[in-house]
Amino acid sequence: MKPRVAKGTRDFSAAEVAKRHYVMSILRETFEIFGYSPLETPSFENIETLMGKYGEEGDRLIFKILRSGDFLRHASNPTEPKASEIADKALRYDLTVPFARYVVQNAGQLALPFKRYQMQPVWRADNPQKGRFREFYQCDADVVGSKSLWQEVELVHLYHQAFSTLRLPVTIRLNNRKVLAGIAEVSGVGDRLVDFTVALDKLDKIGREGVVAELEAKGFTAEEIRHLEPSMQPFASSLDSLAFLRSWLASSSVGMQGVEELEFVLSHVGEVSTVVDITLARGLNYYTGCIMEVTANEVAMGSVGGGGRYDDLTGIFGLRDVSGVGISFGLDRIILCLEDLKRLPAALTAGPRALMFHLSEEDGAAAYQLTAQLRKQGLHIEFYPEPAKVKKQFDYALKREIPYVLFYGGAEQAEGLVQIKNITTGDQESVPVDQVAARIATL
RNA sequence: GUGGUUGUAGCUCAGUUGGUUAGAGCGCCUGAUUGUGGUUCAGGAGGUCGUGGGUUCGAGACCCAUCUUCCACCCCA
Repeated sequence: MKPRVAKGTRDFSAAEVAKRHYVMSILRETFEIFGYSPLETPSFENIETLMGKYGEEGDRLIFKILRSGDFLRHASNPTEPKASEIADKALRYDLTVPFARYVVQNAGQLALPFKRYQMQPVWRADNPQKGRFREFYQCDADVVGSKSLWQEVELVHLYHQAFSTLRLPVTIRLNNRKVLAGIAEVSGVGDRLVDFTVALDKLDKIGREGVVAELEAKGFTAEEIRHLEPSMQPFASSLDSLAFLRSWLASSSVGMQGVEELEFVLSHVGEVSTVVDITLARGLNYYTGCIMEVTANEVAMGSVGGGGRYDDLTGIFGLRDVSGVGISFGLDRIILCLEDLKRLPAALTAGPRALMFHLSEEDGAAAYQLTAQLRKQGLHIEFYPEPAKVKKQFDYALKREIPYVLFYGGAEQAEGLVQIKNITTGDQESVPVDQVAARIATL
């Protein structure tokens, strides 16, 4: 059989790991600057912790783990066993539900508001396609236990600061679930909010006709669609959108509340580049207030982040009235953007600085000894294991992009000198053995 | 889950209406060149043609199944 990674998964080479670490270290630093603490949860949970939390589609996409041993012993019909009978654990599907589980499980001990960030892989049994995998990292920051809209303001600033540090200019699009509910209410389709928002969310992708067609297909009447149509118009600015919503949604208390929340956030984010976009919907299963999505300004990549407020997340685990709000960074897409724009630092790889040549059997021991000494001085150096042809050792250094090669054979050993050669320029110099590490550090 | 698509050497790919022993470029190994490379030249290794069935005198090619790749839908990051 041919060795290959499982469907929808990836290996990360040294160069790719370096890029991921670079972005993640900036995210980690930013999270901690804003007062978020790290949390890690297990890669799998009890299956009932996850099932039913992501809607009917979600359950299908959860990776279920077979019971150990004779997994069929609990099946009522062994020839056609039910998933719930033969699987008792499941792989983490996102970071938010395990976080909610953690909060409820430790409700007594946590100081509220509780702010945590989490960067771990999640798994989905989805069909892979462009930019979509069955194993991928989520980088989330959430705060629970505070209804204050200052949290939303803070998260906008967190987004801004993280992307500024990454040198990736972005626009943060804002909306509020209550505004969407208000629109549905004043249009007389309050009972079909999800169908409406799922269609509206596609406006930028399939256009106005496309949205209307989808609404028709979902059973909306012509009159209902006519009522909803103002939501599909373009607005010149955030202020225009809000002014329009103010008059349109005047009869809906929930709608007006949404408008006021948006106004509050908008008035406190300062210079940060935000725009109100009432077609923005996002994950409808639990968001209840503000929702936000981040897009890169200079490259068409879809969203590089998103989040929102969920008033009842811990409710699914029996803890009522704990409001949460959180954001997520799309690690893979951020890296793709930075690659496109050539904004990744040039020297990310952490390979060795030097390669000690192994020139002959007799000289090997002394060369290795010097290598060990240089390592104690902190030099990242590799010792070529065989006394191979010099050409071969050069080729190896080139391929591994090791910048300096060291010659320490019989002649050098007699004089107590080391030849340091720059592999790209070809420059070569002799340096006393006790100065080698210091010399390479200055090169 | 639905529809389409892909799979031939380590990599990128040729391979005629089904017909001897399946090719190229790059890479790899050896030598020219016993401690100063990237070039050049000569030689060499490497393939159960994704897998399993089937059609046929004969299958890399045709049919079925399955896995995989990529794309779209659903949904989502």
